[in-house]
Amino acid sequence: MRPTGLSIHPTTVTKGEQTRQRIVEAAAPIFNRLGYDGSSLADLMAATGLKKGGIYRHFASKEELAAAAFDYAWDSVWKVRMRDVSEATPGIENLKRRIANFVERRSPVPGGCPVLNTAVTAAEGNSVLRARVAKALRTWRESLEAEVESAAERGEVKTGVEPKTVATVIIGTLEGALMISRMERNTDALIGAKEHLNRYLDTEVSA
Amino acid sequence: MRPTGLSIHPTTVTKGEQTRQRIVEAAAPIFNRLGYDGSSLADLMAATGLKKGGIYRHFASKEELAAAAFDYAWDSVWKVRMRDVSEATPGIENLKRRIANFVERRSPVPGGCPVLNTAVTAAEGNSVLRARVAKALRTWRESLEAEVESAAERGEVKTGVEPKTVATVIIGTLEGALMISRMERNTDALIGAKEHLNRYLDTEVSA
Amino acid sequence: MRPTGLSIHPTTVTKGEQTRQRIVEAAAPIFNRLGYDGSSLADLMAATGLKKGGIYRHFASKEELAAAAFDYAWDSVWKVRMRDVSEATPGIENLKRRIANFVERRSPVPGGCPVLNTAVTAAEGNSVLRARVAKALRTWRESLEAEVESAAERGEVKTGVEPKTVATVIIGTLEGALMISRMERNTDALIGAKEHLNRYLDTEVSA
Amino acid sequence: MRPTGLSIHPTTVTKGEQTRQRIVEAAAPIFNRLGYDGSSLADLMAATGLKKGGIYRHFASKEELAAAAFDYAWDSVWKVRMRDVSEATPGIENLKRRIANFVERRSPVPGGCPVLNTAVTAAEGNSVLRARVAKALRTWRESLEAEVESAAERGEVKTGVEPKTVATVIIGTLEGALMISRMERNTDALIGAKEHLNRYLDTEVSA
DNA sequence: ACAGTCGGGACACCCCGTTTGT
DNA sequence: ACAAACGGGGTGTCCCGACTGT
Repeated sequence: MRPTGLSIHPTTVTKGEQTRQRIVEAAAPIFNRLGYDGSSLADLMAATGLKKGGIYRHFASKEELAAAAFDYAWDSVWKVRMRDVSEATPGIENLKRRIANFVERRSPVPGGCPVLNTAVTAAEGNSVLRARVAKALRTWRESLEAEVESAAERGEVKTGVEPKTVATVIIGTLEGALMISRMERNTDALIGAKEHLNRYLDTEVSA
Repeated sequence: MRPTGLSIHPTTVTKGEQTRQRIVEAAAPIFNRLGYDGSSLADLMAATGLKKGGIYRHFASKEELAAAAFDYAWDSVWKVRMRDVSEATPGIENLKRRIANFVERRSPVPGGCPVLNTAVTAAEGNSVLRARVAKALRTWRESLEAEVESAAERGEVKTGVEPKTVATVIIGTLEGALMISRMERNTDALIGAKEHLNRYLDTEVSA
Repeated sequence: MRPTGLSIHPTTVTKGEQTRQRIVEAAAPIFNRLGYDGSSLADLMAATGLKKGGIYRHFASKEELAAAAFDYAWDSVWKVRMRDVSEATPGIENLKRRIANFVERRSPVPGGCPVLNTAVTAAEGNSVLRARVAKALRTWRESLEAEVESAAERGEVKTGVEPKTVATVIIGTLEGALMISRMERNTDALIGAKEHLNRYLDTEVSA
Repeated sequence: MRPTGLSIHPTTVTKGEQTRQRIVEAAAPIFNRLGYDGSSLADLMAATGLKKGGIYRHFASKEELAAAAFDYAWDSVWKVRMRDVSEATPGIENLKRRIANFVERRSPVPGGCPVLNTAVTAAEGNSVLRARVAKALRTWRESLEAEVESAAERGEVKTGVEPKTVATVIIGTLEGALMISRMERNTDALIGAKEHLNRYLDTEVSA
């Protein structure tokens, strides 16, 4: 993961690192839309405006660039999905806010959810990318689990409800609906998923 | 669509058609595991035991073969998921049987659910495959809708429940859980999804 | 060369030979237009309506078919160029009639003069075709030489005029003009060549 | 058109341009001898010493390379045929010098005259090459026409003689004779053509 | 005898991801 | 940061022989 601007010496951000960042930002939509195999260096060259040499100066291989691009893409969607969430009332309402964000906000990286895309296209044969996706998925789930637990601590949650299950149901339902929506080219499935999860939280999770 | 054996002259199944079928069966796991872009003709040659000339005699292009392979893969998983279903009591129990089949039976085509895989890897840039997936998804959903409607006719279903929404929730939840299970390399998410959907059917759908 | 209908037993022309002839007639324009390398068996299949097996039954190789096709093409243009010639007055007038035929009659085999085409496209690397062309060219030249000699015997020709030179000048001028006409997509060069050769015969050859 | 070495900064001829030139020079004889269809990339690789990647860096396609190779080949034969021509006395003598050069000097590019070769092998189906040949032919003819006109201005030419016709007769006769010479593997036809054209110029063109 | 199906092995052109020199 | 070259792989097509059926 690249520095996120928290450095004490912001002037130490070299020109090279800026270029690297530019490459990553340009590459992310390519990989996200076309997949790892479907993205050629020519595509990347066109997107970045650099030649191969310019790209290979910053990344040792296509795979390394794809990994950085995934990290960037994931970071981007994460920020969008978490925006306004902390301001919501904690607990169940907070979870509903996250769900609404997922459903109502388009991916800032063209091509849809990078977790779904990369999980499928790089499930086999690309252990580097696979590990990144698995990590992102774990991060996401643990964040949801933590929210469930904090709700539980405030007595908002039925006894016997397992945070991990709730988190998994939410993620799975949202990602599955996303796949359907993309195939059907409308948002019916996503909206149905949101309403379903909200009722689920109200009737099965809430105390 | 290939002959389905209903011919009066079964001996008319030529050697060529047998070979074509062999190619399709061998190609399906390749495409399902590696994706369209990730599958090379060399992979296909190795899997089929034929040389390019032998393959291209039966398919005009890689894309045409991929389409036939998807049809075959979808047909295979469909059969597995529908096995024993008609024997289940109709209505809600029937839906539960389908869910259990999805969760408990491994895909007969290595690489997981071809709908999920193909929907993601061929979402962009391959309209032929895209159309096949969309059709398969529609078939699946309509089959579930019909079951919900038949349950409704027998009074098993709450008023106000929309069959299409139920169908979409089931498919989305299962496919999303499948993606998570694959990433986490365990079946927790799938089992969680099954239990979740069963409760959903009991509390939200059943009258 | 195939039988030309002079057989005593015309009924012995088998179906196979008819098919062979059909193939040759269909193949000749292909080879003449596209050249040997440029003509694929697929082109030949399309032109003949036969499959490869059907073609290879009659010809051991593409090269053998090309040779037969050239013979047929040459025979065709020869007939056209010699039509009405024997009826012309012998000698110089006869030569002029041949020249006019060359210039004014389109090749019965699409693609232009097979001698020029094959001489150039098969000059290297195809000794079989090369030999056929050389023979055709020799036949042509000797026929012209004979006409010059017969004119000389009647005292129509200047002393010191070599028949071979006259023949070569005629052929070369016509073929060269044909090449130019094809490039310029008009008949200027051919017509210029005819007038030039006529004057040449009048002033340089005629006694 | 490549730089001709007249630059003030000769060091600006990059390595890439040198390589490109090397490729063109090596490719020209291949295309000229074997024709466009008959020349494979393997042939070109062997001739240039480069691998496919090295060739395709400089040319987007085989056709583009063939076009450059034709231009180079034409340029080469043009230089040879025009050498010593400007030093000859202008007018009719100048034309005779050109004819002699054509007949007596072997093509600097193995395979014979690229105009004849390319005109025939690329007459159909390769509009790029076709256009180059047509242009070369036009250049050649116009150069001859200009010489005839300049002779006419000095009163060396009969009235009524059309420069275009003279040019076309010369080119056609030479190219046709070249074809015959190649088939007969001797220079008789070419020498006959030269003598014929010289007499033609003396008796039909000269005043 | 003849036509067609089938498969092979090689090769077509082109583009890939990568390394190197500058 | 690029220009240059590489070696190999991409898909697709070639011509042909052997087999199958009429």
